[in-house]
Amino acid sequence: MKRKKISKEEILEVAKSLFLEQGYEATSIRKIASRIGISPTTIYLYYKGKTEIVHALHSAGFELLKKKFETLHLVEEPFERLKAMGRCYIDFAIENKGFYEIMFIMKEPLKYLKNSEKPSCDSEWEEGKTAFHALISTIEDCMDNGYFKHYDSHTLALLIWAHMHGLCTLNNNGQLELVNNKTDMTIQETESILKQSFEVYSQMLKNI
Amino acid sequence: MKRKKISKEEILEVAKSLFLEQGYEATSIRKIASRIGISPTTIYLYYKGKTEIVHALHSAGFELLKKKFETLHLVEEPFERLKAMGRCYIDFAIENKGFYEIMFIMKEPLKYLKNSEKPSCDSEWEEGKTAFHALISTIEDCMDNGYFKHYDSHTLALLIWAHMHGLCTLNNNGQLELVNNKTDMTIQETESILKQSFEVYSQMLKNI
DNA sequence: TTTGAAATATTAACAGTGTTAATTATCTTT
DNA sequence: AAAGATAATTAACACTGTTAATATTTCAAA
Repeated sequence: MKRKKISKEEILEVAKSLFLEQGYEATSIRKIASRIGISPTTIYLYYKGKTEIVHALHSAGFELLKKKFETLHLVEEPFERLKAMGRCYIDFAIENKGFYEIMFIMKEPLKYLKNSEKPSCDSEWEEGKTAFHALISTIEDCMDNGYFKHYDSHTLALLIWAHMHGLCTLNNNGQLELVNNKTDMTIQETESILKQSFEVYSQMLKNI
Repeated sequence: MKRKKISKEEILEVAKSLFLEQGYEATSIRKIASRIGISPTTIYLYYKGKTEIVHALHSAGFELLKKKFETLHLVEEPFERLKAMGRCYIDFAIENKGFYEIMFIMKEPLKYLKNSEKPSCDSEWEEGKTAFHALISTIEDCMDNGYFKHYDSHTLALLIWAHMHGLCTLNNNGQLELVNNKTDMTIQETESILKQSFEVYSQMLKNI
């Protein structure tokens, strides 16, 4: 018997909440289906498989980050804008741990890209590249104002991204907490260390 | 019928090769067992479960890194030693991608710690802390020689580790390759960018 | 040497997974 | 009403980690 009309969005919505609260492996097609009230195989009429669903979430996450980044143009001074961008990134990683993992840590979404895309022009990852080029152009704005003399903007973008990514993943994975001498640190305390570290890094960058 | 006498080490050896060549999720207890030539449930007589096996590999990985770090005392000048440490870390991450993932990215080994350790003194992660303190003391040696004035050694260690970790994970996950404008980059080219980035970072650190 | 407990491995089974093929039910158009 | 397209279903396959119950082997004591 036919239950109701289902849409891709409805499936993605449920998948999202399950993924974010229980993780990728713990979220099964059957769980998603039963929460919607449909048969498991119905999902395959809308998505080719689990990896396509997680890739859709990967894209949704980048949409979210993009929205967050759009407020940055309000900060006029380039170096201040770069710092604001860093804080944006950190906030995003803290507030959306699940999305961050899907976007930057999990291998499945990128694997999906490599396999699904037309095999001629090798996989694009447009979402990631767009975000990265936003960083590059901010850095180049800084250079126009006298910062980062004798550095290559692309290399610098790589360094800064790597730094932010490292901080965020160490925090989200719990290593930052474990490595600290103070026992029984609250999440807030750990996150404040993360943010402090970033401020120190900004100061470093200013004077290179 | 009884096949042969099995040891924990034998299981771990097979588990290691399977984990490293096929990944955590793709490696099943049954695959490990069949490669040894025993019944799947026999493994549970030696390890409590899959997470205990991956935790054992986690420890083996840290043992390996420790060995690599032990050669560092040959470098006398502190800042040069710090740089050598960085190169060591990068080399380890490149040459042992599987181990690196188990040690620093996967959540299971740390989850195992949190659950298994005596619940009074909250989980220790001795392996990671030891490596981190090696970094701290090298930084303090640098400080004694005039580097890093007005910085806190612990904070600096965090920053440097985060930076290295970020570079390595972005490389090992493929983002470094995807973000580059040059198409069809070889692994060697990507890794050389990684190492170059590190050299730039070292130069930055020298002058803060 | 026989007996019996300890050690070691095995089979059977449970509850779950992603995914495909074949089938049924409903809606739309002629 | 009949036919075709659409949308959902059930059944099944080949897996997964893990537990309980069972079998086999080893080895020391009687």
